[in-house]
Amino acid sequence: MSDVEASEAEVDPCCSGAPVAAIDEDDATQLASVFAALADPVRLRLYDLVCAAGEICSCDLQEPLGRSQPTISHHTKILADAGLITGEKRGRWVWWSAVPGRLAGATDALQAVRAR
Amino acid sequence: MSDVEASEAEVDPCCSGAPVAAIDEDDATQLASVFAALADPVRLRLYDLVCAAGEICSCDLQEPLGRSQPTISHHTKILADAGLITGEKRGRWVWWSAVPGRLAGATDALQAVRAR
DNA sequence: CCGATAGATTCAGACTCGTCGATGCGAGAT
DNA sequence: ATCTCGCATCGACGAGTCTGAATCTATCGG
Repeated sequence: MSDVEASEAEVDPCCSGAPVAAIDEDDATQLASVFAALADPVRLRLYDLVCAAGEICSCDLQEPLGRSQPTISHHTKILADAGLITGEKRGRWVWWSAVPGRLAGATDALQAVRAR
Repeated sequence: MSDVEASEAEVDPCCSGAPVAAIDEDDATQLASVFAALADPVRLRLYDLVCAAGEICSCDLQEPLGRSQPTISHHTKILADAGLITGEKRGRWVWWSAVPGRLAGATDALQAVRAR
């Protein structure tokens, strides 16, 4: 596969420049996991509820989202693994709060490549 | 099961407030599709390549991403459907460019709910 | 016109994801 | 201590996604 591609002969109108390879493959995977956490309508509303409430307990999520308790637990874990929310256990309840700047940091990592 | 829960007697320390329901269910689905488009490492790097290059032809994506032509076509379509990139056909080639403000608009729609 | 090439579409296989019932665990309440 | 309740985990099922080989369409060159 690794022939030549712009050292001799004529170059095509396209397919000429060396690839820029802006984002690392590993970085892309990690960054994609953050976006993947928000790629579900239920999780998006869950995250929004957490943001809007500042702090909210799991049992308060079940009703507005219309999902079962295991499903809510599943989604909170994914958002927490992505670093978008954090949970604090107080007594019997877990209170969730958003991690400020986490989402902005992800989008910034994308936009940072070009000067912008 | 369905007794009372906040009309008389004492209310629980949590599970008391009416749900805020910040984001509409349809809005969440549409918004999630934008994040879903970026939830794949290959698409993330593809989008980044388009952003960095300003304008890039499909055949220039195949090599740096290490995927087959049908796969590249598949991913560009998903990004285009999400409104993150647009393709313009010039002769035999399709030139892709990023839609400015689309990603920022998506994140803003999330953050806008709370005063921010 | 005919051959060559860029890109889209179709199809199939392997894998991941969203969902919930059942169950386990730990922390109040009695 | 025992009971109750909130939450996490396990198992399973259906649906969606990523991938590339084969094929089709459209455009350019001769």
